[in-house]
Amino acid sequence: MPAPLIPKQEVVDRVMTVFRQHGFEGATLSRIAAATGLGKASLYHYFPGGKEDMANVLLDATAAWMELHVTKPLSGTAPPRERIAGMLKELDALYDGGDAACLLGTLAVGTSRSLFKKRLQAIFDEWIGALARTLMEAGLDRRSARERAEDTVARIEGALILAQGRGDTAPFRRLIRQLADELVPD
Amino acid sequence: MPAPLIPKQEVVDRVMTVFRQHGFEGATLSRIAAATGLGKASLYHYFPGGKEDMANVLLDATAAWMELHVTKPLSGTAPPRERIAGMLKELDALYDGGDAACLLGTLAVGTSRSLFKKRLQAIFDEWIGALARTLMEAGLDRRSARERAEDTVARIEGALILAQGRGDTAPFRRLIRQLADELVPD
DNA sequence: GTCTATAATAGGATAGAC
DNA sequence: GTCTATCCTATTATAGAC
Repeated sequence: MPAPLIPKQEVVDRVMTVFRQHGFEGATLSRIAAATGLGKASLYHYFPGGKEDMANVLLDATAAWMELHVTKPLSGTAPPRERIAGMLKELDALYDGGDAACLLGTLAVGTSRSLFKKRLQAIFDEWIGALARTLMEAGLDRRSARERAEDTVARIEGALILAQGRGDTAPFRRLIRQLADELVPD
Repeated sequence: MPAPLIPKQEVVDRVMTVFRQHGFEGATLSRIAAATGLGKASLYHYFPGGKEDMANVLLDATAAWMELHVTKPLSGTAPPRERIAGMLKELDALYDGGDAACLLGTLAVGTSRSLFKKRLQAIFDEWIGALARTLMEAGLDRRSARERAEDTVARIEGALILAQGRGDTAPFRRLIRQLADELVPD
């Protein structure tokens, strides 16, 4: 059996980049083929179900990323403030300081939303839930923790939208800094 | 000359709904024709430049809406807190309590971003600028006012993304309430 | 595992009648 | 101002050779 030109993980990574930049509808097979160096037909070897299959694999990867870089650090034994700082550092890297869009945000907007509603909901809820649990450990009551977690995720997603729409990542970077200081009450 | 089936403003409104729900790429001529009750060819009577023309008309409408419902109320003589409450009430109506997406947000995501970058930037900046000026009148220094205005717009956009992605408008509605109370320092 | 070739469809847009 | 008919292109997807 011939060796793949690039490893499967690399294919997934490049497809991820195209989807985050262009959204579901804008991620055409032509663009994806160009980004991966594969022919259009070869993409069906990796993703037999076509574009919908691709998006689901990317959502798998995102769910796994969240588990590894958000849920796990937030479930540690360090002080809540440090755990949250860890999460923020990972998010800053994922979003490249605000330059890179969020897959969840791009899929939540437009027609693709209805295709992936359940999965988007599940991943957002895991993110919010993990954050809320940590905030409760830091002393917030259940409702405040939940609300603050929801608000935090919204602020991050909004700062990314603003970065895309205005070409200015400063609000995102400032947010990451502020959250490290202010998310956990003294 | 035959009378139009529906007034031009009504056509624009319905096209707006399609773009906000489906995004630029998802707003196909078929969908737009169905939503307006016009044939595809008839749409070129209203928008000779096709889809890009449509999006620009919608951005015109959005800029005008901002001028009327954000900049103008924020430039009034009432106490800053009341002016901001006025803006928030209008935004709550525009976004239908969180159920309706933001045109700016949908255009800022995906491939359409590059087509409309300048205009998105201009409208976001007008919104942020008007809010920052009011916050300065309320006593904030220039930089704090600016940062708080940017953060506020980001929170609103993010809450809308979250509403779309999770099917839960509670964070958006809570945000509107909170901002009325907390945006202007006592 | 990757390719060329090709289908089948949908999308954006135009011409010209009424 | 709206329509039918049509065109061109891009897009997704499949078949089958290597």
